[in-house]
This record gives sequence, structure tokens and C-alpha cells, in this order.
Amino acid sequence: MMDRITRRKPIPEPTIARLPIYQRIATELLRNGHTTVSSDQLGHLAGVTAAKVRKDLSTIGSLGTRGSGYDADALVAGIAATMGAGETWRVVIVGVGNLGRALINTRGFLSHSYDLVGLVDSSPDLVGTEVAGMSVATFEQLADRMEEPVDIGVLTLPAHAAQGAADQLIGLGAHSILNFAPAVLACPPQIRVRYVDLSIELQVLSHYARSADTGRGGLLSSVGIQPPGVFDPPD
Amino acid sequence: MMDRITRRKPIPEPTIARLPIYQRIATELLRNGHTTVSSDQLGHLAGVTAAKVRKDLSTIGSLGTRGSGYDADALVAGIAATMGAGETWRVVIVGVGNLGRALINTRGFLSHSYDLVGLVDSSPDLVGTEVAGMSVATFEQLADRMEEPVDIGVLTLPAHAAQGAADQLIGLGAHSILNFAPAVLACPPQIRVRYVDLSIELQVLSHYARSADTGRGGLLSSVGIQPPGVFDPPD
DNA sequence: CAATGTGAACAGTTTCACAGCT
DNA sequence: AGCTGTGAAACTGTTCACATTG
Repeated sequence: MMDRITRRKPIPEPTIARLPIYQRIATELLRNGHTTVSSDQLGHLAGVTAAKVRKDLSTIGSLGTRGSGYDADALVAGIAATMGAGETWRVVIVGVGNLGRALINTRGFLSHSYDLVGLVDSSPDLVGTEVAGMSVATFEQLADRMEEPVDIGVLTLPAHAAQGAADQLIGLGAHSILNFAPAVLACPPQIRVRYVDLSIELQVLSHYARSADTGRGGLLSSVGIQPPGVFDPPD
Repeated sequence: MMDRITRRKPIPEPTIARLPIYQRIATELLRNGHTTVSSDQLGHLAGVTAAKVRKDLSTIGSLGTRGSGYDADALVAGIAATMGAGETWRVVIVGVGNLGRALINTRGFLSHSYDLVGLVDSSPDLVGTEVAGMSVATFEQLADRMEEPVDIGVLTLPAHAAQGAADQLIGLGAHSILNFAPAVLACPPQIRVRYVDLSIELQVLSHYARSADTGRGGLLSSVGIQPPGVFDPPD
């Protein structure tokens, strides 16, 4: 018997993280007048082996032509489809400090596909002020005016406030959280959390600098981890 | 024959990225009056299995006591030693836009162990201005006044300027680069590059949101990749 | 007896090598 | 001839289970 729903075998996470890089490169090549790309070219430009490129791309279907390479257009479109482009994701940023403001204003972070629908902060000094044309709210205010659920929550706040904010976001419907706070979040397993811990990035570099061991270099370096536990530190 | 220099077997990169998390947790527990931690506790609080904690910690030596767990103090110290604390790393930030400024001002990014020794930008509007008590310079100016080599370069600038800045940093002695620009860098293999690509973080989350496949959640999520290639896109 | 440390089994990725198109 | 697509091998990291130790 077969599955009722068309089900692709899940794409490995390292592959998922590389697809946008290939996409970026293909887009750039298109802009420069190329129409096709070989796995060799892609590999060089992306800093990975050609074999890896082919394995990666084969997971999203046969987009290449033997003998001549990949059609750049088809590649961009194929990756876009796989990554969930076309849809628009409702994003809320919690924590309008230095980092939060920087993300809001950094071109390329919130591109098309991402719709900033809320800005939350707990500081009375910030609530009510306008940032990038959007009024900063408390979670209560946000909950009141939210009609549709949030998709993605971004945490740019101090560690001690991260868990509470995550809980609130989940209450607003968020399925995904991008956490910049140096704290591990306890969330139900269906919630996907990605961690970007800036101080850990520096520490990893220091370690290798000192040990003179270059390592092999991985993928996305965020600290992403799973639903943690329920051990409460004593007061 | 044996190596002249004491050489530990290299610690797996995922482990390296988790050690600072354990350290943070142990520090927190210490502050709360605990003196020991079990791998179970650490696992819960860090969102990983107890077995993984033990494997990770065993790579830096036998710090635990069977029957009672790890001494929190010894743990913090042992991890610090492994991560290269004690030394001070000379950091230069290239790109004093939104993100660069945010990093400079974000507590926890440049903690002890990291000494901000230079701020570089190419914009004439910024060069010469003061940011966080430090004057923004061009690479030329920086090269002139730099006596000791740079250790770590941080790139918070547009993609098109990333490769040039990386080359300059390497010229100033940098062995490690933390790259926030959405660009793959071509650097000699002894240079360690870590990538933090914010737009990719969001895209990975979107992918899983749409495919309803929660994935397994990895480690640090940066796009870190290796010395790329030499294929130059036509003009 | 509780909790570490670790060899061995397992799982997930990457690399290899080559068959198969164009 | 050139380049993709892919099984199979190699490798790296995780999980398991248990002997070991305080």
C-alpha cells in the first residue's frame, strides 16, 4: 500500500541550509548572462564539492541536464519551491534593542516572503514608539490586535526574558522561533527553534585559533537544539 | 615515535559548540548555590541527552565523580580552558552599519577575552566618527596604527564588499573570520571562517514550517563553509 | 547505589566512482 | 565528450548499554 499523500523523503537539514546558497549563486549568474551552471561551478562558488552539490540538488528533483549542467532559471525556481517561497510568513520580533532594530533595518533579513506583523518589547520607554513605521507593543496589545496567527517569532532580548517570550509567541500560534538570546528554550517538540548565539560563534573561533586545528567547517553554525527539560534551578 | 607536542585528539565541532552552553548552565547553577551537576540535569537544561553530555565532557577530560556528578566549578574552569579563555583575542569589526553597531553594543557578544581593537567602514560619512568610544577608520588607517596582528575579523557589511574586507583582514593577520554577509568567502584553508546568514535562518524555518517535518534540529546553524573556489563570474 | 566513562551498535552525511543521458 | 544522478563505501557523530567507580 502507498501513502495517500505525495510524500517526498525528507531533505537532510544540512542540504536545506545549502540550497539558499546555491540559489543565490544561480541568481547572480543569471544576472550576469549565464543560463546554465555546472555542479563544478556551483561547488567552487559555494565552497563545497561538486559531488555534494549534485547530491543536494538531486534531493529536490532532477533539474539538471547531463552533458550541460543545470538550467539556472529552473534551479532558482526549484529551490524557491522547496524552501517555501510563494507563501508569506508572518513574523514578530520580540526585543527592540540594538539587535532587534538592526535586524529590522538590515536589508536581506526580512525580504519578500516575510511580513513583519509585530514588534514587541517590555520596556515602557519603548512601548508606543514607532520603529521602522511600526508601533512597538506589549504582548497583550499584540494579542488583542492579532487576527491571524503568527508564523515565526524572532527573539532579540536578554536571556532571562527569552522563555517567557517564547511561551507567548507559541500562544499566538508561532510554529518557529529564531532565538538570538543566549538561552536554551523549553518548547513542545512540534515547535521548531533555531539558535543563533553570537558569543558562541566567537568562542568556537577562539578555540580553533588556539588549538591550531582548523577543523572541517560545518554548516549553519547556530546552536539549534531540541525541546529541553523541566529541571528548575532553585532560587 | 610520538608527537613532540602534547596533542589531544581533536574535539568534534558539534561538541565544541555545546561546551559553552554547559558552561553557561554550570555558572548559573553555581550562582544558585549548587556545587555539583549531573549529566541528567545538564542534559535537561541544555536540551540534549545525558549521554551526549557525558560524551562531550569526556572529550575534555574526566571532570566528573561517579556517583555524584560533575563539580560545577571544575566544569566551568575545564570548559574555559578548552575554549581558549585566559587569552585575549583582538577583534576588528568591518562594517559599522545597523548590524555592526548592534554587535558592538550587545552585551555578551564582546565579553572579556575579546578586545575590540578596530572599527572599519568604507563610507566617508562614517570614517572619523566615534562609535562606542572608538574612532571608525579605513583599512589603510587601521593598518598604519596596528602594531600587533588582528586575531578575529567580524564582517557586518554588504555581500559585495565581503571578499575584499576578508582579504584585508587576513593581511592584518586575522586567522578567524565571523561573516554575517550573505557571501561565501574564498580564503586560504588555514583561515577559519564561520558564517551566520540571517536570511538563511529564516528560510530554513520556513521550509520546515511548510513541510510539517520538524526535522531533528542541529547545532549552531551558521552556514559555515570552507575555502571556496576560484571561479570568477563574468562581468 | 547513583552516576560517570566508554566500547560497540546505529544513524546521518559526505565522498567516491561510475553508469547513463544528451 | 561532458556532466548529471546515484548506489555503495567511508566517515563522523549520536545513542545504547553496561562495566566501573566513589
